[in-house]
Amino acid sequence: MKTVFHPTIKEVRLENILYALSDPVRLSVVQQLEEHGEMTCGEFNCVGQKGKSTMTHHFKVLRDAGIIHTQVEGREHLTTLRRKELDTRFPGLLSSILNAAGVRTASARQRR
Amino acid sequence: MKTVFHPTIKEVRLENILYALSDPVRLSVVQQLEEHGEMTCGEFNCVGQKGKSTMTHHFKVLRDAGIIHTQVEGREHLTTLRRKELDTRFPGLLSSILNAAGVRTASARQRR
DNA sequence: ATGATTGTTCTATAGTTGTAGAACTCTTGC
DNA sequence: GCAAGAGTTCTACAACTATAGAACAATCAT
Repeated sequence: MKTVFHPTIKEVRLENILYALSDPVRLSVVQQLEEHGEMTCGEFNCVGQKGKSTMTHHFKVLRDAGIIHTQVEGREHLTTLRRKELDTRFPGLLSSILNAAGVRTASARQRR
Repeated sequence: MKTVFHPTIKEVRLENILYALSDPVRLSVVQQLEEHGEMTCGEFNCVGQKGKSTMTHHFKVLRDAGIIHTQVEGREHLTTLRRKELDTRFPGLLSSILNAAGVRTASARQRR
């Protein structure tokens, strides 16, 4: 079984998060994760249009930035948002970014 | 008199903002603007350590992203944050980023 | 086992970016 | 006028990035 590198939440740096989310493909990935929860690589919209190795690269950038978590399950790679961890590390950051990106976040949904 | 390009607030795109703020030098510039208000190029901490032309480049990135406003006043260039405009375009975004960066924002100050 | 599925690793490339030196423009003060 | 100050423009470069094709590894279904 292959282990994948993930930074601890304390190691996560703001600059890396902002950089990771400044790419349209990666921002879209995070949007989809926010809306659908756990996803495999093949379930994302951009895959197929974007080339598998390209997506592998983007997932790595997001993972290294501390934004997503990847778990190997059989031949699939399950990807999740590190939502709660990020919210404790940088309160309100991800919500305001996803909100700015036009995503109805969980907190925004329950607010009305 | 030289006119400087500024995007309208509607033209401002989230990706560009995130990218612009993913650089430590530029993030520091925005931090200092938040804390001190209007500043000339020479008043920033990084200038002198960073080379004038380098700073000119960073200011342009921030300006093109819609984050700062530059006004020519004599031989000086006055730089300000487009705070209110950004807050209406992307509510809470800049505050949460500056908060994550360790800046005590105006809204955070008055809150306690 | 064989073939299909899922995604990685390797390698390459065209384009972008941060950095800065040098020359230049414009303004202010003497 | 002339020199100093503030910042831009031009040019260059090394480092990095998004993209993707090809080969590969690992797993599942038959």
